[in-house]
Amino acid sequence: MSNERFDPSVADRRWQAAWEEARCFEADSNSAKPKSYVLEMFPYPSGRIHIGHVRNYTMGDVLARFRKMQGCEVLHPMGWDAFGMPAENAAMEKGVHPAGWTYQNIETMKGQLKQLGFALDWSREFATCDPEYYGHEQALFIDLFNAGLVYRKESEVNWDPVDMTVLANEQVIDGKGWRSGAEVEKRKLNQWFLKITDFADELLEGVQGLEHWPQKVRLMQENWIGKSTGLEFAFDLSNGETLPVYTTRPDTIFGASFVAVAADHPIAQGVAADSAEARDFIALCKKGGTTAAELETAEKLGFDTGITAKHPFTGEPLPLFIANFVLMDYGTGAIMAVPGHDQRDFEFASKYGLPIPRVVAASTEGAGKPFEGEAEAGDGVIVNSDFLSGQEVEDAKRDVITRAEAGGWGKGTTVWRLRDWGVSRQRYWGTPIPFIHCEACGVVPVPQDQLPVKLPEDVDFKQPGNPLLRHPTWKNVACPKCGGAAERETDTLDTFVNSSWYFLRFASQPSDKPFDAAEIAKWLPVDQYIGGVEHAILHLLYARFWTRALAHCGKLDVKEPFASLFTQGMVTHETYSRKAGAREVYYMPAEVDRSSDGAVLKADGQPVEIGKVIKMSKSKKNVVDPEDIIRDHGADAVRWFMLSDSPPERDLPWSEAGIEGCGRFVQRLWRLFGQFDAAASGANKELARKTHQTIAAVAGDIEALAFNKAVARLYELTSAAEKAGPSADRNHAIRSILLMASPMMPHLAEQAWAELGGEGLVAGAPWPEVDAALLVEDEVTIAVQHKGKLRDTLSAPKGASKEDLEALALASEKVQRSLDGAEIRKVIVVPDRLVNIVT
RNA sequence: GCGGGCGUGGCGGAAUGGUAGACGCCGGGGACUUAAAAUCCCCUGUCUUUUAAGGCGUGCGGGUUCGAGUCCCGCCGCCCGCACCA
Repeated sequence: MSNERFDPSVADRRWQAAWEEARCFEADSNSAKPKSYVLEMFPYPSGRIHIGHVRNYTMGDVLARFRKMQGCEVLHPMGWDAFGMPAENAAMEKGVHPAGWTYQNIETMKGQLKQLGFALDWSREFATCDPEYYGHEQALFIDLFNAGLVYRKESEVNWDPVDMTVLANEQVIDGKGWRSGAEVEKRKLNQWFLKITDFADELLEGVQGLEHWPQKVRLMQENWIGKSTGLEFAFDLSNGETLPVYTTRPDTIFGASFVAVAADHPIAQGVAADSAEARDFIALCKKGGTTAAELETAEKLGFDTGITAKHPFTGEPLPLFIANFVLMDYGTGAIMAVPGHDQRDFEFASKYGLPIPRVVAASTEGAGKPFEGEAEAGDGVIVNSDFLSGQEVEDAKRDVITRAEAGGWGKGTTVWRLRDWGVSRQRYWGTPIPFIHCEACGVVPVPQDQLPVKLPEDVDFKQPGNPLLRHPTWKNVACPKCGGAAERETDTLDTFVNSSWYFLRFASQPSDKPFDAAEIAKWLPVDQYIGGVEHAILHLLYARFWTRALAHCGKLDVKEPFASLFTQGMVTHETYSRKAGAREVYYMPAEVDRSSDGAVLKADGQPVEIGKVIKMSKSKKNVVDPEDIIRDHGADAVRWFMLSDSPPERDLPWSEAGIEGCGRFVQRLWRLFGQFDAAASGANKELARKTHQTIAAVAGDIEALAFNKAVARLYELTSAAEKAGPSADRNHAIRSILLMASPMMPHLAEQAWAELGGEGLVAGAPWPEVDAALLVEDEVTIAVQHKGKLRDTLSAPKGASKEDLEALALASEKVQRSLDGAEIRKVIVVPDRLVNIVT
């Protein structure tokens, strides 16, 4: 083996080419080996890879390579979430076509990913903007339509009158369009919806089975679905109308002291029709801010309508308010207010001097206990409530529901926070919704043989609005049913639809249909899904829904697509800035010289302020470009850094010193591999034991995605091997380190493997075997404690008896000194671990 | 407000209730070298102290235990998510 330094700039490219040549990462769906599907969330082709991608994909890559070494047939694919707004924005700003811009970005980013040496099956690559992919998506959408899971409904949207487009909620900032700055209007448009609410119960219950998902994500999904059960019933109003309300606390019905409706409730609108005061109040409600801070401090406000509602049991008239804290889009938009046992109602009643009756108490004796400044929402026993008094809360709920149902004035209901999924987007760069509007036949799906409905290419982005809508010919088609003149749907699908089934297409990609059920059964579910926590709700919920919906249509036999989910932390870096008047000017780490006592700008040698360590972002310029660091340190050092130190679920602070350390370790390993001595013989039992212990531990760490621990163990074994003299056991240690490091530093490993005369590629080599007999020590270190403190450590044969250990401990001079003749009351002996002497 | 997570050296972090600080980074000292780079060795929680030895130490206060970073109770602080969801 040569004495030269390992040169990544040569080796990286050489082995990347070798892997490609050998096609060793292409998955065989017909393999008899156990399967492993490792998937990282596919990227949006924004232009360049960022460091977050590097971390995400490195983790998946290590797992994929490790599984392959363990004998699995691994599916580890990559593709592009390629539809979306940035392409259209680029089209508007730079006059480039979204397709050209997108495919150009894909080419760049694919090249960058290849530079990192990821073990990806590029033969399965696709972009969601490929007509083939979105054509299959259109077919699936029609399947869902035929299954009754797609419908159209008039619904309110955020409309930007300047850009003539619909905005997502997060694109509306302070009531203005994020791009145009124009005041956003509420408009009613016909929109396409997917009936995700049909699956609300299934999706909620399914969460219980997702044992290998982070608890946090499971909770977020549960909260998002938001199931609640209660009673829906109607009040008779003094004006002759009836008012349906929903409550989760029917047990507290005798504690109701008023009724309230949302500002945009029909009742409120009716009142406003002949009351200027009511109109003013409603306007005031609508003006209220919606930010977290505003809501938290917002005062409860109400407007007494003068109408009263008749209590269903007592017949008492309850005043009806319009209240700013009642939401129109939850439940019925109206509530029965029980101030004693709901904090919001309590605040409202206190402000307007309404009665606050107690109907729940800790015990029946507490019926007269006053409230202490806040509502009591907890459990207890019902009081002051006629026939309910004395019952437990849960029993009383059932009792009231039963009576309401028997009396025909109400019924037990389940209410969900989850809404149907609006998938219409009035944009160009998305999957065209495959429907045709015919005056005679209504809404007609595009026939299978006419799919895909392709996007027209000759579009102009100079004018605002949806280019599909103003395209001169694209939308004009013959109705598939009657043949008459008809128009295409010009809305495109939400890009979340694209990412709701891409993992299926990766697993199976016949040309004549979206996927093959048998092939899906071979690969799904994804064994390990890795991505950012920012997709904890929407993407993951939609993907779960699509999988279930397709199963419902008989298209496949999987219910949960992702068996195990891992959400990795962000890559962070400190910021560098200077004040320029009122503004803060930021500098990139590459522009700054950082030493232990400060940082100066390279350009002028003057100091810059060092800010907090935060997520890398373009706006703060605290970014490093993956291509730069690969060029400077090599792919393996970059990969190693991504895995070292920080636990993968936590944030990883990028540091120049850290990456340099990784580069040094690459060279250190290279030198160690060079010391492999085929002629060496003889044993080194201690090193052999450490080697086998390390193999077992590192395998466990990678399984658990605890890469930082695996890295630490490899450092340790490396040090031990460096210190040892030549022996057969040392050769085995070196070879094992090479194999264990190969998923993490594949280029270095291949180069060394080749030089050491290894068979084939190390990428195809098996994980080293563990000799279980060598895992156990025959000599163990025993800690001796006295008064709870460590006094001495001594070595003893493994499995020594308690008596022997006790005798050994008492024989220690240090222990005797600590005991100082005190009377020994008790000796605790934990075999192979410690002796604790109590005096 | 509700829910979840986390507090360990200068820093990132290890530690089935059993030797706290593995491993890495930074820093200090030394070797090699004409010099540098590269590499190697040693030190590196804190206090008393020449050494030796010992005291104190895992956000704070209690508790359980022979023994607590780890378990329990009560605080404090930080981070994330959700939010007037009836």
